[in-house]
Amino acid sequence: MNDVPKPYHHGDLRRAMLDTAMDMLAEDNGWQFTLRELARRAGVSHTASYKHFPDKAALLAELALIGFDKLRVALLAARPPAPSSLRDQFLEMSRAYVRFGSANPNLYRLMFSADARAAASERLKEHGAAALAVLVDLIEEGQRAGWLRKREVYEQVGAGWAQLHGVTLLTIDGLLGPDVIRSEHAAEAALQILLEGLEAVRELGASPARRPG
Amino acid sequence: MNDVPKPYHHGDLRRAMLDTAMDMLAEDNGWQFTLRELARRAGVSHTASYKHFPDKAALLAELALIGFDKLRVALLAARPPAPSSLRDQFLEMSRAYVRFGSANPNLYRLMFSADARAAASERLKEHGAAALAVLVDLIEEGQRAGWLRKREVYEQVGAGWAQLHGVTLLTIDGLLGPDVIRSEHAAEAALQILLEGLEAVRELGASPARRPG
DNA sequence: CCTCGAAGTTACCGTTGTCAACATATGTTT
DNA sequence: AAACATATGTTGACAACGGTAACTTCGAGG
Repeated sequence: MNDVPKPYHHGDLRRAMLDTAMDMLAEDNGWQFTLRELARRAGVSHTASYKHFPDKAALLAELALIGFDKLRVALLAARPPAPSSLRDQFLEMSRAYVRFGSANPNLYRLMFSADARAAASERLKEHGAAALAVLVDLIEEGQRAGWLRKREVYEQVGAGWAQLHGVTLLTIDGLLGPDVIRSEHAAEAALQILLEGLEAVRELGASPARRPG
Repeated sequence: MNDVPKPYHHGDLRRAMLDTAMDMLAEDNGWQFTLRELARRAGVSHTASYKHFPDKAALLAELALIGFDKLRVALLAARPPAPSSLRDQFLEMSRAYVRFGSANPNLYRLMFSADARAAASERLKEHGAAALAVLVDLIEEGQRAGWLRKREVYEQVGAGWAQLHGVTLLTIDGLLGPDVIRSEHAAEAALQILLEGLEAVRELGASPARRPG
């Protein structure tokens, strides 16, 4: 009946477990933490979680949903204030996207994992689409303003998302660093090159942009 | 002396286990198959694998290495015969990359997983770089021929790799289909848009293309 | 006050990855 | 040819895991 069930014994154990699990995601490798360790940290017995989640996959899926919500918030917060060009807004949002993934590598991987999808495919797509909507809006606005090439919007969204996703994951894996890709600013350059494929008119001067982080 | 040790009891059990494991990667979800099931299929006892791999992670890492080798072969095989433009070669290679990931989703994910990296980080980077070299060559040649913009080569390589990686993973996850990205040819469009960011001169197409300057 | 179901616990099950001890085959040395 | 050392494979065990079933506790509504 209640969408937000009141605490009985513990005091919203469900939330506590999600929070603790999110912490453990930040520590361990992958999402291979155990439900028993999670229960240990929450101070309950090792089967308490089954009163709130059918199984471990469901718990993981819930974390992934929260992850997409956090990503959406991070993207929205990254849009700079009014008097900035759409281009700057796009770049800031892109950097926020990559930063989110880099700061929460295990969470970001989990969000796109087969494990999470198996347990909540439909809801995951919804929350994912909600986060993506920020990018969609920006691209639609960019086309209207004549900044971006006229083209099927969702083709550009797909291209942009793929680039952000790729840059984020390669960065997480340390593959865009000077170790493999012999460039110091490979991530930033990739965003620039993406933009050059999206924009209606190219800027003069093909020199690589020098920007921190 | 021998890189390929002769069979004693079984007959190159190491190879047999790798092959069987590769098959199981194609079936199960992720790489959560069990060593015991693997041994069962290979017809040996459940601890036989420990004579050939220190632990499961090492076995997985070996699979990932093989995966990068296979990817390299697939990319090389995709370059069309002589009288084709560099652009076509690039597109064919890109499609082959995405096709490889789509055809072997679990293997592709494993190749970039934290699990595999934890067990063989250095060798993974080497084999990965070997596969990537196909892309590097093509881009260097493209710049020399004036087809691609003059720019730090590895910045373009990074941008290209990120796009291929992103498109591949989103395709695997079914997120580039008309379900989320409302376009039928999102993957192909993403490759086109990438090219438009890399090329020196834009082709005339469905949109008002303008030459720089 | 008393019942009822939600929240949490205890006991248990089958399975897993891994280790130690043992058995067997191979090819090298004497 | 006999003996040995070593690589290969097996048996048996262990703790830890995810999950189920039966039990206990506790707060809320009549």
